[in-house]
Parts: sequence; C-alpha cells; structure tokens
Amino acid sequence: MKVRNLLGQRLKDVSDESQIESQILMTKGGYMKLMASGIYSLFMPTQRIARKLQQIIREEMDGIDGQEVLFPVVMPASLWQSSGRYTSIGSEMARFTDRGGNPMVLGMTHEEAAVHMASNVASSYTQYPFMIYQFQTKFRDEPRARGGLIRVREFTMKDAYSFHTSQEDLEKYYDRAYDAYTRIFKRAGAKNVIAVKSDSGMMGGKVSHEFMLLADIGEDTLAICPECGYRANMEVADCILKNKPGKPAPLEKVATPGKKSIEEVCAFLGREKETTAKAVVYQENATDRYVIVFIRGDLEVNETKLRNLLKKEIHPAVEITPESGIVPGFIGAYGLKTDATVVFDRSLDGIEDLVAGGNEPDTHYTGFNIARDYGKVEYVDVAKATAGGICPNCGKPTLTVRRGIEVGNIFQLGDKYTKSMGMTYLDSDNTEKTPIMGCYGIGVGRLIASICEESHDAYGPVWPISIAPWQVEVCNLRVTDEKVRSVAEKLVSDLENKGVEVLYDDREVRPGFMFADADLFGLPVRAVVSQKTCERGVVEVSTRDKTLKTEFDTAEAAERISGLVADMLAKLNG
RNA sequence: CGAGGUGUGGCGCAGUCUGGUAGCGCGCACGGUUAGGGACCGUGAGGUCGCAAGUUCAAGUCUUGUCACCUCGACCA
Repeated sequence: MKVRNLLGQRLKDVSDESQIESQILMTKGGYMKLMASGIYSLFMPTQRIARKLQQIIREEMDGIDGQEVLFPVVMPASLWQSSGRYTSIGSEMARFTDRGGNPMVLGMTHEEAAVHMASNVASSYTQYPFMIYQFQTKFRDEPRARGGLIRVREFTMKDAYSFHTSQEDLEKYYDRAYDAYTRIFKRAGAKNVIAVKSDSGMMGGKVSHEFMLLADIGEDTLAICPECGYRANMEVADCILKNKPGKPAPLEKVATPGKKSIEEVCAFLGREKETTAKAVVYQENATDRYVIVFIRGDLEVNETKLRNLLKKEIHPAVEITPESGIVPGFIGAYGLKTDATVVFDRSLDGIEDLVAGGNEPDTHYTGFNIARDYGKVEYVDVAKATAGGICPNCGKPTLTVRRGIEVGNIFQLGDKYTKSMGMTYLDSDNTEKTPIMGCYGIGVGRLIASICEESHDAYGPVWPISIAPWQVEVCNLRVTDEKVRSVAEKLVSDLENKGVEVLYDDREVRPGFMFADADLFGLPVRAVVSQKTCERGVVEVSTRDKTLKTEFDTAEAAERISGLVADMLAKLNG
C-alpha cells in the first residue's frame, strides 16, 4: 500500500475537545472519522488492525472448540420479549417498527439470538457442550459516548455463548475461556490486562470476570491487593474493616444546631468520623419508597452492592417529604419512625460509642450502641472498599485502587435465558432438561483504542506487531532520484515477496513531514532509503519503540528486515 | 436526565461584548525554490457563519425557539 493513495488525513491540530490520548492520536492519524456522537467510520489502517485482532481472537475461540456463526443485527421484539429483556432494558436498546408494523430491535447483545439458534437443534445431551461465537455490530444507545473508540454507541464485538448440561461442565469451560482470553490479550500486545471479579448487571448469572486494561483514564475502579493478587471491580469488592470498639458510654441527646454533615458534626463534637453512623437515603425507582443506609461516617455506600442486596433498582433520594418521618441531616437509627427500608452496613458492627442522628432538627445522640440501644440487627456489606483497606482474601490492609478499561468479560449465566426462553434437551435418562450457559465478550474497537492508550508516545501510537496495520513502513526520502527510487521499490517488492506487509511512502514531501506521518502510522519497523543511504549502500532500519536503530546492507536488507519482523512476532507469541 | 461549554471553507481558530455585508493558520490545486524531524515564495479554488423565526435600512454579531456536538455528573454487557 502506498501512503499517497491511502485515504485518511493526518492532522497537525486536533480540537482540544478530545481529552484522551488514544482519541487524540487516532484522530490525528486519520484512523477514524466521527459521523455522529459515538458513531465512527474507520479508515483502512484501523480496519486492518481490527482484522488482525479478530484473527487472533478467532484462533483462540477455535482453540477452545468454538464454532463461528453470525446472528442478525435486527431482531424481532418478540424474541426479546421471550427472555423478558424487552421491558427490562431501557432506552439503551434501539427499537423501531418494520413496514408491517412489527416491533423490532437493534441487537445490543445476542444471548436471545444464541438461544434461538441452539433451541431444538441441540436437542440431545450427546451434542453438549458446545460454544458458538460471532463478530458482529452491536448498537447501544449510550446516554453519553466518550473517549473516541473507548465508549461508542455502535461497535464490533466478539461475543461467544457456551451451552452445558451441568454447572460443573460450565465451570470447566469457563476456565478454558479465561485462559483463552489471557492468551488473546497477550498475543494482541496488551501488556497491562488483568482479570477482576465483577458484577453481573443486566446479564444475570453469578460468577463473572472482567478483563481490565489498567489505565488512568479507565471508567472502572478496581480494588487490587498487591500482596495476594486479589482483584475485584470496586462494584463488588468486599469492604472489610477492623473497628475500634471504643468505650461504652451512656446514650445522650446533644444539641447540634445546624450541623448536618458528618464533617460539621465531627468538628462540633470533637469526634472521629470512624465513630459516627452516617445515614444515606435512597429511593426505589419503581415505588419511590425510601431506603436508609446506616454506614460508618468515613465510608461511602456502594450502590451496586445495595442494588444487588435489595434486588431492586434504586437512586439517591431526590426529595425527602416531611411525612416520611425522615429528618435530613439528623437521621439516626435510635428513635427513627419511618416505614422506609433500613439497612445497616457491617462497618458499624461492634462500635460501642457512636454519634448518630437524633431524628429531630439540630439534634444528635452520642454514646449510641446499636446492640444495647437498638437491638439485634442484620449487618450487610454495602460499603465501598477503600485504598489501604483490608484485603478480603489475605486480610492484610494492603488494598490499592486502580482504574481500568473493561476490554472483555466472561459470565457464568446459568439458566436465565435457556429457562425463560424454554430451551431444553433430552438427557440420557430420557427426561427434558434446561441447559445452562456461559457468555464471553470482547469489544474489538475498544481494545484497539485501549492498546493505543497504553502503547504510544508523544508522536503517535506504537502498535504491537501482531496487530499493526502493516509491519514495515518504507520511507523513500527522495522519490525524484531514480536510484533512490529503484532501491526503495526493490526493497518494497522483495519484502512483499517474503510475505512482509509494507506501507510505502514515496510522496514528494520533506523528510520531517514523512517521519511525522510515519510516527502516526505507528508501524513497528521503519526502513529509510535516501540519497545518503544509497551512497553508502545501506538501508536504515529502526523500530517504532526506539529499541533498535541500525543499518543493513542494501543487498540483504529485505532478508534482514523480514527476519526482524519474524523475531518480533515470535517474541509476542511467546 | 442535571450542570457547563461550543457550532464560522476539509481541519484548527479569530471576528459576536460595541450590527455595516467574512478573515487567519493548516490542508487542497498550479508554478518555482528546497531537502534527514511537520520548508519557503507566488498564484488559485473553496464558506447561504448549525437550522428556523423575529428585531432592523442592514444580522456571523441582537432576541426567541430548535438541532447537533463536547466536557463533568447520573447511567452503562
């Protein structure tokens, strides 16, 4: 491919609206063009990267006995009604009506389609287990797309669905998928990807992992223990604390005029946040019923955990009515008269002397002892884990908090879809049974952007050779010189004959201009042919990551470069 | 959905406060001089100033409405 014919303009400036490195560099480099919010067209280099990445994924999916299939993007609403998700998913799913008046949806994931495909055709236990996967466009009408290809509304995803006759078999397969994912990210050249325990969200199921590429711009927060390797999404990370019980004190009502926040109360009473019980009020989405969470004053409520505990959608309370019996700013368990749901976080367990709200304006209690003054309560874990917190696995106070981009996930779904959609098979004892499922996703475009995010310098991406759009760029610094041109062109054709993928730049531009563009292409190997190199009978060769800069004799340059490419590939593949 | 911001040639921006008929840089085309980290000179093409109403002799500029996009938050397989 010649740069002169390659569509996609390299830009000197890009709007400062772009905040994320991968977005800036990929926009600058002519990798993509925005069409609408979260909707991009991809130029050839990006498509080549995607193709290579897909091939790696394909090989690994085939390696765990996957069958590549293709589900439709457009599906009838009735299919989604059969699983119940037509109503449970909100406006994130695009819906429309076909000419016949039938409600239709655009696929945002394909569990229903997978069950539809497998139903009836996998009717005997002898056919299990099996896994089907596809690369397909998903459309999710995100409320807010952002970060270039990191979070878009339309994207290509590899999604896989496995079917099993027992939990044990699912778990066995889940481990294989886990290992395949680990290999995929390694082969793709993504260095900082880790698997974390995660929340299952709308997908259902119990056990799930997210594969996170560690990056400061990541949208997910992770709790990681460097001591024992415990890793979890903050959404599900257990919060474990050791409370100082303090000395029991008599329950005493104190005036705290105008002191509503924990900070104000602590300053006023000269107390530590760790000895206060904070109340956080939520409402159930469906009924607006109040939910009051009592939690240690220095901690935050983890809404995902609370949601999972209540098994209901909730939101922070917008308005607290006087009739509710709740006095905002002075809410406490003792003497609380309300029909709201009350939840005690286990961070309060064992503290003998608490400061708590008095349930009337400008009043708090000190010396509050839940066991003594309130009675026996069921403590639950709805607190956010914190940096320096206790690791749920090894018990050391070594939890660290990192940010990550979710580039893949795996779920043990169970029978959520097969059961609701009535899929069965006939077991060896001649009885009908419901198969159980796992599902496994990777966002292709997001992974590309994430790799760019972790592998770039100030001038452009540094693509790993396994996914680089081309392996070698040949820069012809003086196309008007017949000799330079013939050397460069022979090098290009020799390389191509050896199966090396070459991007050839023979534009009549100054070297600096050509190098700047080459940096934006980010190809692993660069070969420069100029008047100088031709005089000396060499070709100048360097790697994009700047680890190698050397010269090869012109006669053997193609051979040496293809060897270099092979070495780099081998290194990445282990 | 809440808060803030921006819409002016392909890209990045100025001009808007104070109304007078659109400009700069990059890119693009042609000619020339150049040549190892985004060269320079000359000539040229390209814009109903997001859209719609309104005020005015006159609107990129003022008013109202509307749409799109961006950032933060909410939300999110």
